[in-house]
Amino acid sequence: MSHSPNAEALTQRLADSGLRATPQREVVYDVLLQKRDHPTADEVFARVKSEMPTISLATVYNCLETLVQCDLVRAVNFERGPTRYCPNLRPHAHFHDEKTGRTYDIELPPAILQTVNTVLPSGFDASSVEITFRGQASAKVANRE
Amino acid sequence: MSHSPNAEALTQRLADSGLRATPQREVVYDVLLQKRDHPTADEVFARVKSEMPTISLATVYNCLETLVQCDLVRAVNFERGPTRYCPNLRPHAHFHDEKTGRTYDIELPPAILQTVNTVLPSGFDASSVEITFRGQASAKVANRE
DNA sequence: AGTACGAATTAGAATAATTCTAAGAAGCCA
DNA sequence: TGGCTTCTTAGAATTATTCTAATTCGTACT
Ligand SMILES: [Mn+2]
Ligand SMILES: [Mn+2]
Ligand SMILES: [Zn+2]
Ligand SMILES: [Zn+2]
Repeated sequence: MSHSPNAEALTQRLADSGLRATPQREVVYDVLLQKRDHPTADEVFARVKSEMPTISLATVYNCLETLVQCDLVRAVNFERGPTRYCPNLRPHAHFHDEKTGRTYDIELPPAILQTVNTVLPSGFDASSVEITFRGQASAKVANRE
Repeated sequence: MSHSPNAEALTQRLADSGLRATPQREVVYDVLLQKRDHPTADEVFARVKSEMPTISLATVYNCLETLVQCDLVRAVNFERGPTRYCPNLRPHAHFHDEKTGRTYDIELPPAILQTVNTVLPSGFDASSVEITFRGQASAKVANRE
């Protein structure tokens, strides 16, 4: 059938949480995988509408939250800007380009994460760490996309 | 005369930016220094009102923004919660306790910051890094305050 | 196939934090 | 003191997100 290649993994993860793989959830997830530029909910909405013109913004928010809950997508925040969504599940930091507003994934070797955790005094038990860079990316990097 | 001990540094920093040291700015800054628990604007407003009952919330927001601009205070965000304010100017990470909602400062040795910066591929020029832990702090830590 | 019933979607209202607007008060200096 | 600029203030506006309540959908019996 006309399943996208990722529908299977999605269906599985949703089922694990007792949820259904609906067309809306599939198209939202596909959109995130197709252009991994950390879009906002509004941007996802715009992209999804071209494939499914009847979808509502509320549903996009619902689907995104569901995907985050199932650990298929990460929600990413910079200051008080709108939440952005990232389907990269590997441990990674984010680099926010102040000039362009673009967001880049920065892979994080496990050794670095371990090192970072050494700063925690005893009594602090961290379940997650988030590392965010802010600065400027060169044109070369921007074109690499 | 009845200057708080920090009024001097504040006045200097403000003057450096061509701004005045007003009573509102002084009391907002004092409140931040007196209880370094990363209060929100609303919390700052409540604390300031007891000293200066006529101050407005808009002014608290204005003062906080001014202090951030002058690099006397850091704005700290967790997910989409209200912005919190921190007068600790040393390089530090934040630990957000998921159970209590409390925020702790985690000192960051310069060596760690350098190590973290090594994850950036060439072409990425970071002007700042932010490290945020999420997890649980022990009762011992909570009492240490 | 038809019915029941929880899950999911939808449009629009509501909310929360923050920013904006416009008017007045205060500070500074000639 | 007058003139100019900065600062404060109340309230309106904005923005992103969540909530509400009504439909629609999907699945599981019968
Ligand atoms: Mn930006
Ligand atoms: Mn929390
Ligand atoms: Zn990412
Ligand atoms: Zn802090």
